[in-house]
Amino acid sequence: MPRRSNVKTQPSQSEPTILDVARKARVSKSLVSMVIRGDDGVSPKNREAVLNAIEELNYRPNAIARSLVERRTRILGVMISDLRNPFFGDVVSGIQIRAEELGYRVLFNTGDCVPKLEEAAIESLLELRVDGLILAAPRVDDPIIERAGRVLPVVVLNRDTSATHSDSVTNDNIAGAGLAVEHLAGLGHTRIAHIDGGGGAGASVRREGYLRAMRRLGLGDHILTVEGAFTENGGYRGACELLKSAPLPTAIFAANDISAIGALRALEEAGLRTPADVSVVGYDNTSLAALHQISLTSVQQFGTDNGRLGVECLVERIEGKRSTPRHEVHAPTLVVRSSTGPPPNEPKTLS
Amino acid sequence: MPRRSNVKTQPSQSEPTILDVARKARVSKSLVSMVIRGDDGVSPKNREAVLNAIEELNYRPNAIARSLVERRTRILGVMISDLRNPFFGDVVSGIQIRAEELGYRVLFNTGDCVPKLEEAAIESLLELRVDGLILAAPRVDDPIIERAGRVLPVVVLNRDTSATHSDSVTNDNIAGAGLAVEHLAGLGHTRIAHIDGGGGAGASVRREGYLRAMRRLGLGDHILTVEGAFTENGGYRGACELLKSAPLPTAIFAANDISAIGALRALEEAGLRTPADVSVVGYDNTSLAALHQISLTSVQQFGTDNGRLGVECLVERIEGKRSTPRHEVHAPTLVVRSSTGPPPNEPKTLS
DNA sequence: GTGAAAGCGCTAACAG
DNA sequence: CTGTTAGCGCTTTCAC
Repeated sequence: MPRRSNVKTQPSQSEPTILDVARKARVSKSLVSMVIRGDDGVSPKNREAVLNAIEELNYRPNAIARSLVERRTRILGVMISDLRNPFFGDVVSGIQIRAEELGYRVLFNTGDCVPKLEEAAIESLLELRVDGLILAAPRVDDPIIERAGRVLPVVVLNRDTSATHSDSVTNDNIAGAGLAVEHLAGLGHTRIAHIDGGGGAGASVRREGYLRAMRRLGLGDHILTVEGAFTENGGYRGACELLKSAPLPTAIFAANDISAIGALRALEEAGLRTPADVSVVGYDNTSLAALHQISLTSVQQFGTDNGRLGVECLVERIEGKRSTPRHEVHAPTLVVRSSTGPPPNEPKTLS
Repeated sequence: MPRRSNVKTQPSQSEPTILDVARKARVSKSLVSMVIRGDDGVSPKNREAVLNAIEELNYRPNAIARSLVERRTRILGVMISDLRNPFFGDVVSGIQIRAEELGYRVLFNTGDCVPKLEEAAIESLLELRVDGLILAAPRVDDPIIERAGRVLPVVVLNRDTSATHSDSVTNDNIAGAGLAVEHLAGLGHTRIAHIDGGGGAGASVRREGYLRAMRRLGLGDHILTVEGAFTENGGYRGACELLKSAPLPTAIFAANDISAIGALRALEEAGLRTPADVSVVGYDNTSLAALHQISLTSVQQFGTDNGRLGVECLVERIEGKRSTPRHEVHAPTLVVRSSTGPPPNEPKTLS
């Protein structure tokens, strides 16, 4: 954000303050404050007078002033790496709902997956003195998280971090990748390839999970990974890369749902059928995967729960109920749909 | 939001203030303030001393305190009706980018399409004294918008409103619906049905656009509308309703993309092929419509541009460059994909 | 150039 | 129960 612009803005005609209310109700400032805060120990008569004055003046408490003196904002800052990925729609929804229940506002932000912008977004939240920070699959380096964690409660969602001082809510990506590979192997596949998530949060762990599962199942010789990204194009490019190998893999485990969808497109363009020729598994089980036309087998990640839990972790810390790190790791599950099936009888090779 | 909880929170160990910096740099408070604000007229020596002190103390300006005295926050409040609809992902992205360019922070909020919750979300933003408010397809009543507009600059996105005092950025829903109907009629369809968006923002206008276009094209006798919603289920239910009619419509214009996708599912479940038996058109041209597996003909709405423009309108008002209402209406376009084609030769009726 | 003083709107003591 | 008094951290006059 530009540090400062030189425009002069006219302060909107000043809104009524607590003092205006007090005068109108013919009571003291503090009495008004007490009414607003729901403090008991105000005579019903005065309370009513104040309430009326508030109504008439259309008075609205100034959260900024309150925050300054209370030295807290009741705002949870949330930096979301990718607002366009429907998975984060679930996460946001979970955050929003739980925060509201616990009496906090939520302030969202994004850096569009660009580390430098994400850093600026976080900084912006810190300057606002949010009470706590949720980082959803951030792409910033660990030291940034670490540093934030020394100033305020921080919880990292859906990404591993070495940062101490912060909590985290993740799913077991190793296990999730294992589920995907086992499912495919169980169907009879051996040439199972992986399109990874590039530099995305959790990408390397899912990749590692794939590698381990392949070795564990005795498929070490068939390991084949290509670079992708957590985007449709990433999956598309990754699949195109895979299509150059011979014989072709009979199954692809993509790093997330959108990239799996990109892979599906590449396969179709190459004249391959899914799942008859190539099976595909995604990750996140977003609403996209559930769409009938796509019907993608996917590893379920419970985004809403992640968001909800993240808020709970944060609020525990904010309200001083816990000061030791908490790291929730959830077990993913597999949702089987029609993008996976047994491998073809004869190995395919693109002409 | 619960008005107040009674937990006592320990103020995090207090962060350094401008005064700490001043002491460390052996200068006055105001000098530090000048440096931070980039005010010129500070000797290079002092400036350096201050910068060093800031660095060493890890000082971060307190935006809350600044806002209180400046009587503005440099925050744009954004209430998004539906964070899960990918269309709003585009809108949010446009808002975020443009706001950042213009030196504003963005604070997102949602009320999950529930009018009462949306109202609370807006109120929350107002208490925070955001400098301006963007309402993306809000479902609150006009008076709420009107009232907000009297206190601060407000711009309404993707919805008509009778509220004065506020700006708006919409697309021409009448024309958009017209494009959809004309496209279908051009393909030879006459029995073109409409699944509306229920109470969603813009739903009634699109419905009206459908009605007008049908009459204009001499298809008044074939008008057929059912109630839907801006959700997949809404479209699904609407289509199920349509499937009860005989003869079946040969084309469906759904109120938005997600509902069109729901309609596609209903058709498929009924054993009907798209577009051979029934053509389908959506609205918004979201990333979903572009997915190869879905390939939905859709009316393009340019969400990113809407967001960008909304921010520009707002900032113009905030910075006092304009005080007359501005209402941008964009012309939609039609993106033809493979969900539409000529009608079947023989009218279909479900057995 | 620089520093002292006032005050943004509110809460939180504390004395009446 | 009520009113007075201090600030919260910062910007902004206005003297020096």
